[in-house]
Amino acid sequence: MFLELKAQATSILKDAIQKAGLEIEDSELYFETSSYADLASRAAFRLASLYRQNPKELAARIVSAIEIPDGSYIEEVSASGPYINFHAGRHYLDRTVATVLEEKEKFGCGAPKDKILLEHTSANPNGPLHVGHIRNSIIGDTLARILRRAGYDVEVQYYVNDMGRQIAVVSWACERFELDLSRKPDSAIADVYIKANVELDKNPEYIKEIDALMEKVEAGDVRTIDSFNKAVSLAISGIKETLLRLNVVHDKFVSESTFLKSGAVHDIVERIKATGRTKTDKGALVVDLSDYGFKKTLVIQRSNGTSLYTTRDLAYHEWKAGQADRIIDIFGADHKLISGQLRATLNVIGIKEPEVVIFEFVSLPEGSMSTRRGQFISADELFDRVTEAALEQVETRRPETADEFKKQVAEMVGIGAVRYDIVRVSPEKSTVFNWKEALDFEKQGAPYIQYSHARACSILEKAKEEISWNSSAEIDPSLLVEDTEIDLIKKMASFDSIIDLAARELKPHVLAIYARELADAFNQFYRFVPVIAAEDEKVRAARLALVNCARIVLTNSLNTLGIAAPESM
RNA sequence: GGGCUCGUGGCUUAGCCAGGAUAUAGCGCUGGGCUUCUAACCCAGACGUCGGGGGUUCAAAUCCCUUCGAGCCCGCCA
Repeated sequence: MFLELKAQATSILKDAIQKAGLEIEDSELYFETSSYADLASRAAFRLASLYRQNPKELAARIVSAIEIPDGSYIEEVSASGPYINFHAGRHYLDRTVATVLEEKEKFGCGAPKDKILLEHTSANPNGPLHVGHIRNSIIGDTLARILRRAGYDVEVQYYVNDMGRQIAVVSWACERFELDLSRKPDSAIADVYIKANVELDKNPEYIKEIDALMEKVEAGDVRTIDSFNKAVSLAISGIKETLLRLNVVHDKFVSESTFLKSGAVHDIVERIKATGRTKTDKGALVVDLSDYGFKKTLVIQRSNGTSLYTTRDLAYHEWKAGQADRIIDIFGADHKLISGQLRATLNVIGIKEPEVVIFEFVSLPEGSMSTRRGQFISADELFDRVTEAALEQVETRRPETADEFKKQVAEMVGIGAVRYDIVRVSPEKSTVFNWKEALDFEKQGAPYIQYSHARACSILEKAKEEISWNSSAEIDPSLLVEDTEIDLIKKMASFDSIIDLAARELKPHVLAIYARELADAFNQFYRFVPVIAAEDEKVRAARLALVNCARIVLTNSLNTLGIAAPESM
């Protein structure tokens, strides 16, 4: 709705500027939102410097040339000093309510768009996901949901490292130490992986054994490959379990080794060689990317002839480029340099480059997390503790409810809180994990939004019982005239523009903030406007419809954030 | 040493790319509100050199330079 409002305002403003005998670039016709107006233009400032005239006078001149077409969402345009303010009218509010009721779960969806292949998480299968990894999963999964709602056809992939050095260490560790199969499989893998690394640090001569394993895999040795696969699938099964609990879904798990087996790795090395950019440096094959701003060369083949992660990743990206219009990768800050080099190399051989979303690190008070050193907080532990804390809350707040209900709510609230806490801050901020904050539900986070949703559901439920309310009954939205009602409608109306913005800029935190503001608007309405107890029957019907609208948009927001929307909590 | 990112009330954080009307919100703090649709809520208040310095501009949290602090990265790991 808001996107349409903005489009109408843009067209009205453009015509008026032209009619006033002025000219301005389309890129200057953007709006800001403020407490003064639904949309405010600063075009007069730009025109003032262009024409060397007073911006106030120009604003007045443009406003006097404004013509609002019939049926427009815009009701009034006024100049306030140099600002040109656009005010939405009743028609906009009424259409918003009607559209939400009509489109329901589709409200806020964009027109069908291109195919996007999005890769996220892709953590090495050498242990369980930790709180750093799930920042990747949550940003990636939320982005996938946002892009789908924006209209894109999104396929999500997890790239499985099943043949790197770390996996060789895992495989070696599995032969050397007993796996504790009573543990979750990824944790059992981490146990022996950590032990193996201690061993390798003590006795560096074992490194030769690791090298030998990697050479065997690269050469296609069946027994070694089989042992790698066993370890990898154990770890991946545990990782999948964690992701499932987090409500994160991948469409495909793609193994690195497929590109070696298929010959794609060999082919892409040949393609890069053909550019004349490669040379041999101490036996290794390197690419010169100095004209792309990379001072150091990129190694794409070890001196023993084996491939590296980078080489296999190049082949993976070549494959991805062939099956989608856009490729998006979610990477941690440690991948900044390598992803830049990857993009440059792909550019050199004429392959579509990925768009890379980088997020900064989550560290512990004692330093950065490391699976190798066993220094990490697993996602599983976080989920357990957070849902336990949520359960305590449900027990004190809803003691009368059944145990099964309490458990379900605790899971929805706990996992929702984790997802919201991570997605609400921009990816470029580095954070330090802290238990006290992670277990705190008092702030306006996911539970606040979920609670608003539950309240809306509760009103509708009660209305069904007491006055046999029916969601498809005809209503008159123009009876919604209270300030809090209008604020709520306007907030709901902007959902589509939030999805559009988040999708365009690949910024999921924009939606997280919106959802909180929407809940805020609903809670204020809830506090000040009686619904079931409304004095007039028609007003009551309109308000019930508004509550239903709020429920729908809250559900859509929560769904897009991958957070459960409980009907009662 | 070089590159990238961040620095906004006690804490966490939006805004910065496209400079403009009172700098966003939460936690915490002070005070108030449940016989009314779930108080995981609402209302009011205090708290800010937008890291420091310089510059550009009619106008800078936003652009440029510089400096300090934090994180990440810098070829045969991923």
